Amino acid sequence: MFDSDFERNQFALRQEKLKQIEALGQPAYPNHFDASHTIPQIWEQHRDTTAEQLEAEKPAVAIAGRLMAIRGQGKAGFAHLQQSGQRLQLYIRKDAIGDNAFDIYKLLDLGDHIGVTGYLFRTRTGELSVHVETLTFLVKAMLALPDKYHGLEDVELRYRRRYVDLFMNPEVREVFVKRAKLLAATRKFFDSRGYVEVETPMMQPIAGGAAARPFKTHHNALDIDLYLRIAPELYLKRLVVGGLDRVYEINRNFRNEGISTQHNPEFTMLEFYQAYANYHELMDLTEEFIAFAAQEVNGTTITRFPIPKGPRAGEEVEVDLANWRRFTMREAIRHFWPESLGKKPSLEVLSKPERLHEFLFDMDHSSSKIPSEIQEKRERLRFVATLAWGDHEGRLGDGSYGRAIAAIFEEIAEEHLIEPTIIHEFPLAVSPLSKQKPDEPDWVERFEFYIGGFELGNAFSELNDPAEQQRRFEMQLAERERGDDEAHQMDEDYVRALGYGLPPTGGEGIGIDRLTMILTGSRSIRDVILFPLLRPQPREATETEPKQESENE
RNA sequence: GGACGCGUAGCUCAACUGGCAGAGCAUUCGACUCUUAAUCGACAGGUUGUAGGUUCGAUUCCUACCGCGUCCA
Repeated sequence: MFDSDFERNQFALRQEKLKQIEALGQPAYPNHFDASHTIPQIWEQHRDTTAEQLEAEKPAVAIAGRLMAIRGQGKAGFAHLQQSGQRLQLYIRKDAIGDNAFDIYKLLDLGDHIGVTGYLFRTRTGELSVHVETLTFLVKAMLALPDKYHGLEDVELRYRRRYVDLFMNPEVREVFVKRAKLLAATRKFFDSRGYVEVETPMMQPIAGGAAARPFKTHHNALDIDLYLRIAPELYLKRLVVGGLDRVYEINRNFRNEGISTQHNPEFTMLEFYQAYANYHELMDLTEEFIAFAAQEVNGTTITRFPIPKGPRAGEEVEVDLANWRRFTMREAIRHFWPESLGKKPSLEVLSKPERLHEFLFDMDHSSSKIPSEIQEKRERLRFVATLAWGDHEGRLGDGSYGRAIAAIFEEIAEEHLIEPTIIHEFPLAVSPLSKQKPDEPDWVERFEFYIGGFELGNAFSELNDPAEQQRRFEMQLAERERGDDEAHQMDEDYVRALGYGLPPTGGEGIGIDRLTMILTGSRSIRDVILFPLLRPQPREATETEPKQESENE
C-alpha cells in the first residue's frame, strides 16, 4: 500500500487526526449524508443567479463531495468541494459554524469527503459559493493527493491508479461518461430497429469467428480447456438460425496478441446481425449509426481527433462523421496509387492473379533512373504482396492472390482513409465467413469502414451455404497446417446450424473502443479503457511481511 | 519482436562537459475572517527504477535487466 516511509508516516498521522475528529463528536466512518443537491444540480440551477437574488433568497443547500482545495484564512477559510467532476466553493467561518466544527475543519486534508449545509451566495469576485453553517465529516483521505496544479500526469500511474486519475483529471472522467453515452446510444439505435440484445458465451470450446490467437483457460469440474472468445460471430448467427432475426451483442473479445495504441488484449465489440439483409443495407445502416452515435455523444457529427497511426500519426484532424465515401478495395488501390510509382494497375490487372503478378514484377523495367525511395516503395510492395502470396521467390502461390490484394490495399490506401470511408468487395481468401459475389466468385460481399486511417468495423453478407462453409473451414485448416496459427478453426456445430438454414443475413462488428477514441479525440486505446492491461508491478518486500523462506534446491 | 525516448522526494520538475542531489506543490508547526496555483515564516521529506562496470569521484558515461511511452512489425 505504501510507496515510502513518508506515506507510512502520513497514514499514521492521519489516523491520529481521525481519533481527534471522533473526540470532537463525529464518527470516523459515517455511513450516510442527506444531500439536497448534487454539485452539478447547483450549477445547473444557479449558474446565472445574481449576487442580489442570492442575498435576498439565501437558498439553503446540503451537499457532499471531495475536498480538492483548502485555503485557510486564520479563523475562516475557503475550500473547493468536488462531485461528479464539478467543483463548488465553500466559505467556512468560525463564527458561522462554531468552535467545534471549526476544530474539525482544521483537521481536514485534501481529498477528504465532507458534507455541508448552508446557503448559496456570491463572493466579492462573483464566485458562486456555499456559506457553510454545518459541517459533517464523511471520510478521510489517508494518502496524499497528487500536485493540485499539475495533477497526475505520469501516464503509467494514471492507468495503474485510474481511481486517482478520475478524480484529479476531469477530462478523463468526461471520456468515460462519453463512452457510456455511446453504449446507451448504440442500444437506443438497435432497440428502436427491432434488434434483440443478447449475450453469448465468452468461454468457448472453439474460439471462432475471427483470425486471431485466443487465450486459453480451464474449467475444473468439467476438466476441459476453454478459450476466451475472439468473436461472438458464430454464436450470433446460430441465433439467427434460431429465429432471432435481428440480434446484437456488446461485449468483450479477447485476442492474445500485441499491445499498441490501437490494440488492447480485451476490447469491446458491437456485433449485430440482420436477417434478410445484405451488405449493401449494412453500409447504409453503418453510416446512419455512426452519425447517430456522434450526435448522441457529442451533439454534433463533427469530431476532432489525433490520427492514431501511419505517416501522419499524431496530427490533429477534424472530420464529419455524417459525410462518407465508398470505394471498392480495387478502386481504392487505384485511387490512392501514388503517382511516383508510375502507371496504376487497371481493374483487370487487380482482378486476375497472373496479370497482377506480372504487373508487380514489371514495375521498374521502365527506367534505371528511378530514385531509390521509389525503388524501395516498389520493393516493399512486392515484398508484402509476395509474403501474402506465401512465396518469397515471387512465384505464384496456390491462387490465394486475394491475400496479396489485401496486403497491397493496406500498403497503398489505408493511411489515406482519414475521412469516414467504406471499403467494399473483399478477396475471398481473406474472408472465410462471407458470401461470394454471384458474378465474381473470387470476391465476397464484404466491407470494412475506416476513420482516421484505421479500421473501425467489418461487415458482410453471411455465408449460409453449409457445404461451402465446410470447404472454407477446410481451407483454413490447411492454412493452419502451414503454420498460420491465426487461421480459423473448424466448428462442426456451426456448419450443422447452417444446415438448418440461415436466412440471408448481413452481419457487422464495430470496435467500440476505437469508435470512442474517434468520438473523444483520444490518442490511445488505453485512454478509453478504464483499466488497460499493464504488466503487474513486482511486489516490493516490506518489513511488515515475513521474508520468503529460501527454497531448497 | 525491433528502433527510439523516458524513469530523481507522495505529485510536477531541475541539476552545465562526470565534482557536496535542488525547487514548487502536498505534508508538519506558526501567522492570517473574501481566497482561488491564497500569501508569509519555519521544519521535514532521497538506496536518483534494479544489478553490475569505468572512474579519485557516477543522477550524469558503458552493459544487462525491469517498467512505461512513441513509431514500426
